[in-house]
Amino acid sequence: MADIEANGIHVDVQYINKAIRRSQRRIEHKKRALQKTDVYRQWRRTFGSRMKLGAREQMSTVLFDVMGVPAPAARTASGKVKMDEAVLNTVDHPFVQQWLAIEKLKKAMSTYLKGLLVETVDGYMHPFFNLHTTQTYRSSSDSPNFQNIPVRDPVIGKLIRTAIIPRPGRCIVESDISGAEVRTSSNYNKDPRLIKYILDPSSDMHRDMACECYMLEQSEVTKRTRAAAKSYFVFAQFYGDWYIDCARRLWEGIHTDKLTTASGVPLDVHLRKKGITRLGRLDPKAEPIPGSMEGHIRKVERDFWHKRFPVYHQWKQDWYDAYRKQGWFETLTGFVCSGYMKRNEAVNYPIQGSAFHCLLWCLIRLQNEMKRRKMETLVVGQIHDSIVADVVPSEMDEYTGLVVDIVTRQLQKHWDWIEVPMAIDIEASGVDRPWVEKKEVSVA
DNA sequence: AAACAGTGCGCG
DNA sequence: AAAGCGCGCACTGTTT
Repeated sequence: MADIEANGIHVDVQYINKAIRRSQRRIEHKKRALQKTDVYRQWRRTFGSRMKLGAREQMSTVLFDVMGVPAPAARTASGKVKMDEAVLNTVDHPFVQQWLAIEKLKKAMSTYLKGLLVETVDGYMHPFFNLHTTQTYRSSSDSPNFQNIPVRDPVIGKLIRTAIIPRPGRCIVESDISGAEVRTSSNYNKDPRLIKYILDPSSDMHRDMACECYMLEQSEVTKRTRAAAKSYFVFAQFYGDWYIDCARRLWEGIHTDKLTTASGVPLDVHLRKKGITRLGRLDPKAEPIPGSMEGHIRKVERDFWHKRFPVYHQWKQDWYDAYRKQGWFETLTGFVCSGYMKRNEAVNYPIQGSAFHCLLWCLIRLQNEMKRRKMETLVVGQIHDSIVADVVPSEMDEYTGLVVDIVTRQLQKHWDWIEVPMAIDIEASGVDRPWVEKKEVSVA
């Protein structure tokens, strides 16, 4: 980690400065449109010079108390109206959507464009990669945090990742351990059904759960629907979520993610034909209403743990019971977690920690080997299950070959508890091209 | 002015 | 009985 920190990563300072000016203009432009609205005038009247456009509490007062817009039910820990993006998307008022768009840009501007710039000296920034800060024995990163640079939103991702570039004449190469935590979990729980899903390339757990959750034939599952099932159901369940929240997110996802069947039928229309006509009351104490998503997902959840992954289910119980008896546990990579933990924490920490330790072992091995071979390629960052490097083009094949060998073969030889090996996915930018342009490269 | 709590949001 | 896990950073509003 110290070597990586010393190497540092190249930043296109000229681009950032331009992007800051451009984004500033865009924010001002959007603000001027807001200033013409009733809500804005009312806000100014209520708070006068104390008015701050970023103050969600003020906006809550203006919208729900002063103007009488119906308030959503969700509350924060301290009892105020919850004002995050998910809740505000349920507020039926044009002002709110314009305001959210401004906040999104402001986030990109302050945390990322300006945040990266202040940490950059002579064109390079040197993020810290800490190994001593987390509950789980993962790493963390700060000043700047290199582990949360935008990527999911394509527009914001491009705005920020265009600023991150290779050293002159090089490429940025990102090597990602695919399904690191699922594979690691299978080395704890040894569920044969889960292992089959991982090892059999013709099977697809997320597609199968999309079929269950949205009552679809395999051929009707689109990429988006698969992605929704993956994040709103499969991963949520693996980390300990429950049917009430899964049902809500799967249901809302139909609209926010514009989910349809492969033949173009909106999934709410499709579900209605299958007899699911509403979300349900989402009351865990009451029996779900017949024909509700809530009742349907409760059944899918039961089936998921009792029929599909019973061994994983049993492991969770046994692991938690053992922790409660002892007050601590040791991970497969030899780290001890102790102190008070909730059930979900106790079963998630070992997986998260050991998955990272697989990456860490590979990273150390990689850097030692590159030094031994006197290679010029430099590792410049790490994001929990991926390695970012500044690769000299003449060393590209050697570098990717080395990474593949270490991750898919050497790692398994080193730790005898690895029954399910790791797999890898490598993406690279062109020479002198920014991180945002990374594309899949095929490796042997 | 500095410190702190609360909230929200970016990533894996 | 409980009800996704882990982080760091910016901003607001209040207290020291």
